Order: sequence, then structure tokens, then C-alpha cells
Amino acid sequence: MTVRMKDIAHDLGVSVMTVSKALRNHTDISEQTRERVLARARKLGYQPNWIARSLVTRRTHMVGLVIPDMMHSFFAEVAKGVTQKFQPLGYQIVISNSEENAEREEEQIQLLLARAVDGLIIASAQTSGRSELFQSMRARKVPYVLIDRVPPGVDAHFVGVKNEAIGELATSHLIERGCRRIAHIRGPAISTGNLRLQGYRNALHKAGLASPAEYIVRGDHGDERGYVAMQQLLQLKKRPDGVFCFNDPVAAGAIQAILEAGLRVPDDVAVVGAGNVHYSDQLRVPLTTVDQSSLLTGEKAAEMLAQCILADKPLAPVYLFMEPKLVARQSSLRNGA
Amino acid sequence: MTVRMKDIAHDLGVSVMTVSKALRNHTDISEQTRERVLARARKLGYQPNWIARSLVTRRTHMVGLVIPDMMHSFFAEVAKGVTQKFQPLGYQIVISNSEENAEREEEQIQLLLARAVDGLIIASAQTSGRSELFQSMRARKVPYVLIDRVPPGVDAHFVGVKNEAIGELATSHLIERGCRRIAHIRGPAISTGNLRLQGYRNALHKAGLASPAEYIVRGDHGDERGYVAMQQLLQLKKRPDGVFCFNDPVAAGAIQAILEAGLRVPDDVAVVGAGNVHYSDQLRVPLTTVDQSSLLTGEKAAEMLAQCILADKPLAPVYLFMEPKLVARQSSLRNGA
DNA sequence: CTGAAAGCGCTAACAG
DNA sequence: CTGTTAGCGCTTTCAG
Repeated sequence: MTVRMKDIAHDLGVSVMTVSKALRNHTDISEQTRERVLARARKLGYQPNWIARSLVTRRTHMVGLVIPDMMHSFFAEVAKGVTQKFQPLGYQIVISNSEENAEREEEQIQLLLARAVDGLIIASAQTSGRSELFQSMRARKVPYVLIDRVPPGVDAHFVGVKNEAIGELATSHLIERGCRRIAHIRGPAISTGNLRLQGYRNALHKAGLASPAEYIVRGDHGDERGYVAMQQLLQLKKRPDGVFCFNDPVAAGAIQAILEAGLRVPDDVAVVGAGNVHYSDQLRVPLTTVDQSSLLTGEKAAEMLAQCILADKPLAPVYLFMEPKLVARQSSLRNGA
Repeated sequence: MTVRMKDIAHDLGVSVMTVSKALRNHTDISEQTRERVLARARKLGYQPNWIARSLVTRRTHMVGLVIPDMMHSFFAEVAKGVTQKFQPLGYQIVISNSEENAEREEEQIQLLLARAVDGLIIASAQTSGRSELFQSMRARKVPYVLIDRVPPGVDAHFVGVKNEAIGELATSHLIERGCRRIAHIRGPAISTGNLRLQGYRNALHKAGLASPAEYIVRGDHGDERGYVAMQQLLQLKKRPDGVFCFNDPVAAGAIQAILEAGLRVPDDVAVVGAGNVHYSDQLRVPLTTVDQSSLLTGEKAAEMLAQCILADKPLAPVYLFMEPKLVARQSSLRNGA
């Protein structure tokens, strides 16, 4: 069976308490007994039982990470950032997949709370103002940090990119490159999608360009949807000469549709994505995109959460909005300006 | 504070035991009291404390997943498969990143054991025969399933692809397409890398083709390494006309090197990868690759582990080797045969 | 410096 | 059907 402190104590003829203290480097233990305990522990291959320890200390040294899709390379990168920051602190990460489903997200969070994780990092899939969930979390005093998306009606720690700026950067870039009929394949109706759309509109407005309603089509997250959305755009009488896509997977799908239609990228239609996923420079047409510091998002969220956990009391919410950066590549490289 | 069973019991004037049984739908509780308990629990927003429960039941309903790199889309896909299978069973996944480092892997596994996970799924980074780790796991009777790689000297449940077949499929394909000077950018010195190399050799041998030593260069996992390795190959007097790359990221790097050298893919050099990562058909040159059923790997490993956990005693090791499938795309589409 | 007492929140086993 | 007793492995508190 597994060795317990009791076993070590028994072997050495000391009390369990002595063992406990020795193992945790308490000061009020003689150097000699500490050595004896440590030696014995090593020989028996003792591993502390974290379950028991957690029950009394009320610390599990686990943090929950709730994301909508681990296959999306943005979230994978965030997860990596979070892990990198927390692993050295002795924390482990429990990952939950909400599959972009608000109810499942809620279930998973409840489960994580039942497991008494020390904190949570959440890329929320909530769309309507179901803020009870977050209120109940606050009531329980479980620290949490939101990332990427701002659920409606929630006021909490947040780390993400300036989404409106993404839309503006991408769209202005297309304008500079000489595009005049600029479409947008928009994302889902959550903060990221809405704000990028808003940025797109701002940029067009500033440049005095029109944005006809039919130039805005729904693309969601995936590349299949981007493909379909682009086909739709290509059938318009006034075909767009530039498209800003919600994210890189959508843009990849859009490019495929354009090429299949016998058109050229960027000469006939220029394309800009967002996210700068790590293979975006290796796509059929190297993709112009807007970098949103995915890894850093994970790292910053982890740091924030770690602070909350250490503080051991609710801290005033901190909002960290990161500045996006345009990464110009071939998909928007046209004769234009 | 958080509500405990004690609170419900006190409110209702019953014992904690009654509450406990009612909440877990034990049979020997009257319908009436069960209702009362459930109602009260709901009103108070009671959540069972899994820590306490785990301490006595010795079941945590957590499984550990140890992988070398969560950014590599193969492992992300595996993780997704594992999660999909386990989430409905009420299990949660603790993910640990070994960063391809054997010692860190060992630490992480020890930590997971200390957390008393019910089981483990491991893509091991062990290179030398340090099998003590796995022996100690067996001694502790923690069920575990290995995936993707077979560490030397370990005999345990396994799910992975037939790596030798991958090498044979890819290389034979290049031969069929008319390549005669076929190089290999090999992976790391673990089972996957070694076996794919072996398959490459087998195929060449069967076809009576030579495999000069300088045609085999080290590429490891990443695309930067594939890029460098390819540059090296391009400088040989007898330039290869076909390259089988350890995996798709490496192949992407190789293609980049070829194009930058002013050569064409596949006409000057044909390229085949392995893994069929989800963006491989959208690369600059759509990549011929060998599919290894990543998602299925995760799902099957999860099923296997779930069985072991349910069985509650050591089961004879089961080895599941999946059949790879060639996915022919443009990067190998040449005039050849 | 060491240890005895008490308890974290829950459940298994048995008694009523 | 309900409750009592005991204890999971550990730590906190406080007395020697």
C-alpha cells in the first residue's frame, strides 16, 4: 500500500506531528530528527497525500482553465502560457472544455468549484447576461480571471486584446493597400466578434467608405464557415476586393474559396485574418494577420490569478487590454497604395 | 461560508448520514425525506465537497494527462479525444506539460500521484530505460495507458499508430511517384522516430534503392529544425528528389527551405509528412501526409483507462496499434509513375 | 523542540 | 428507513 506519515512515525518511534513538521521544514524541529525523517521518507518512497492535506488547509494547488475549444490554436497557446506560469509555483491545471456551450461551461465550473480549485481562468462561452454564475463565484470567494471574451454584465479581472483595435488595424491596412470594397466575415455574437466588427466599421467610416449590409456575413470560428461565407461574398454583383476575417482559421477558409473560384489573392481579393496562429505564415498564401499575443494572454492571466490567490481576499478588478500588432504578409500585398 | 451536509441536516433535524444518502440516491431513504433534503440542498446551493469525499472513497474522478507539448496539434487533438470521452463520465482532466523533458515528466507524474488521480495517460518523454518510474506506478496500482511513444523497457497498456508502417507508406508513395533519391528528415531518438526511420529503410530496401547515410538528417519535432535540415539536404551534390519528413511541422519547414532555394515542390523535390495536422491541406503547398488518427488515439486511450479504473485491479496489458492511412496531396503530385 | 487532542467534510459498516 | 460510531491522512492549536 501507499506509505503514510503514520508509517514513518512508527518506524522512527516519533509522533506523526513530528514527521509532519519535519517534512514541511518547520523551524521547531531539531536538525537531527529532521534528517532521520527525511531519510526514512525517501527510503520508503513517501509521497504526501494532497487530498488529505487539502481537506484541512483548504488549498488544493489546482487551478481550473475553462476554454471553449482546445483545438483552436489560440486557446492551446493560452493554455501553454498558463501552464508555464503555474507549474513552477507547484500548481496544476485542470482543463475543461465547454465546447462553446454556455450550459456545459456552467456545469464544468460548478464541478471545478466542488473540487475546490484555488482559482479559475475562464474564456467564457456565455452569451446572454447570465451573470448569476459569476456572482455565485464571487460569493464563494473563489478568485477567477476572465480571458479573451467579456461576458455581458460581468465585472471581474480580465486579460485580453483590444478587439476594436484589431478591426481598425486590419481594415485600415486593407484601405492603405488600395482596397475600396471591403467586406467582413464576422465572428460570433460575443464581445470579440462584436468589437472586431465595430473596429471594421470605424475604419471604413473614418476613410469615408461605405459598408453595405451585404458585405458583412457570418463566419463564426471555424474554417468551414469562412469558406462558405466567402463563397457568399463572391456572388455579390459588386464583388469585394478586400476581406477582413474574424480570425485566421476563417481567413484560411476564405482564401480557399477565393482560389477555388479561380480568383487570385491578393490581386483580386486581399485577405486579412486575426490571431497570428503559428502556421499562418505557411498557408497557401502567407496570411496577413493581427497578432494578439496569445501566449502572453495566458501568462498574464496566470500572474493575475496567482496574485489573487496569494492575497487571499478579493482584489479590485484589474483589466489588462493588450495592444494588437499588424503582421503584413502576402495575402494583402497588392499594387495598391 | 460554503454549505456543508451538516447545515442541511441541522436545518431539517435529521442526521448527516441521512442527508448523505439522500443526496446520493441511496435506496434506503424514504421518498419524502429525500425530497426534503434535495429541496433544502437546492435552496442553499449545496455543492458536495469532492476533497472530503475523495479522502474516504479513494476516488478523485480525475485523470492525469501527461504530454510533451500542448501546442503540437497532435497532442491537442489527443487531449480533445481524451476529454470528450471522460467528461461525460464525470471525470476531469489534469494536464501536465513535460516539455519533452524526462525529469520534468517524472516530477509531474509524482505530483499527479500525490493528488491521487484515478489514472494516467502518458505520452512519455523518457528516452533511456528509466523504467523505475513505471514500476513504481504499477506498485501503487495506479492504472495508466501509454500513448504515441513506447518508452524502452516498459510493458503496459498502449495506444498508438504503427510507426514503421508510416515510414513504409510514405516512402513507397514517393517511390511510386517516381522519386529515386529519397531522403529522410528523421525525428527524435524515441520509438516514433526510430520506427518511422526503420519503415523508410524497409521501403527503400524492398525497392532496391540506396539510402546513403547523408540522406538521413535529424529534424526533431519542430518546423525550424525541418527548415535547417532541408537546407542541409539541398547542399548535397546528389540532391534528393523526394523527402519523407518525420511529421507535418517538420515537412512545413522543409517546404519553406525548398521554395526559398528557388526550387519547386513537388517537381524538384517531393515532400511527404506525417500526422495529417488539421491545417496541412492549407499549407503553401498542400501537404501529402500520413494520417495517424490523433483524435481516435485519445478516445481509445480514454476508453482503455476507463476500463482499468472500473475493473479496479490490474488488467493484462492491451496494445492497440492503429493502421496509418496515406493522404495524397499536391506536395508529392509529380509526373513520375 | 516534541506530542496529544481535535477536527477538516464526508462515507462505510453496522445497529436500531 | 434512520442514526451512531469510527475513521480517511493530514494539519492546527496548544500543552508539555
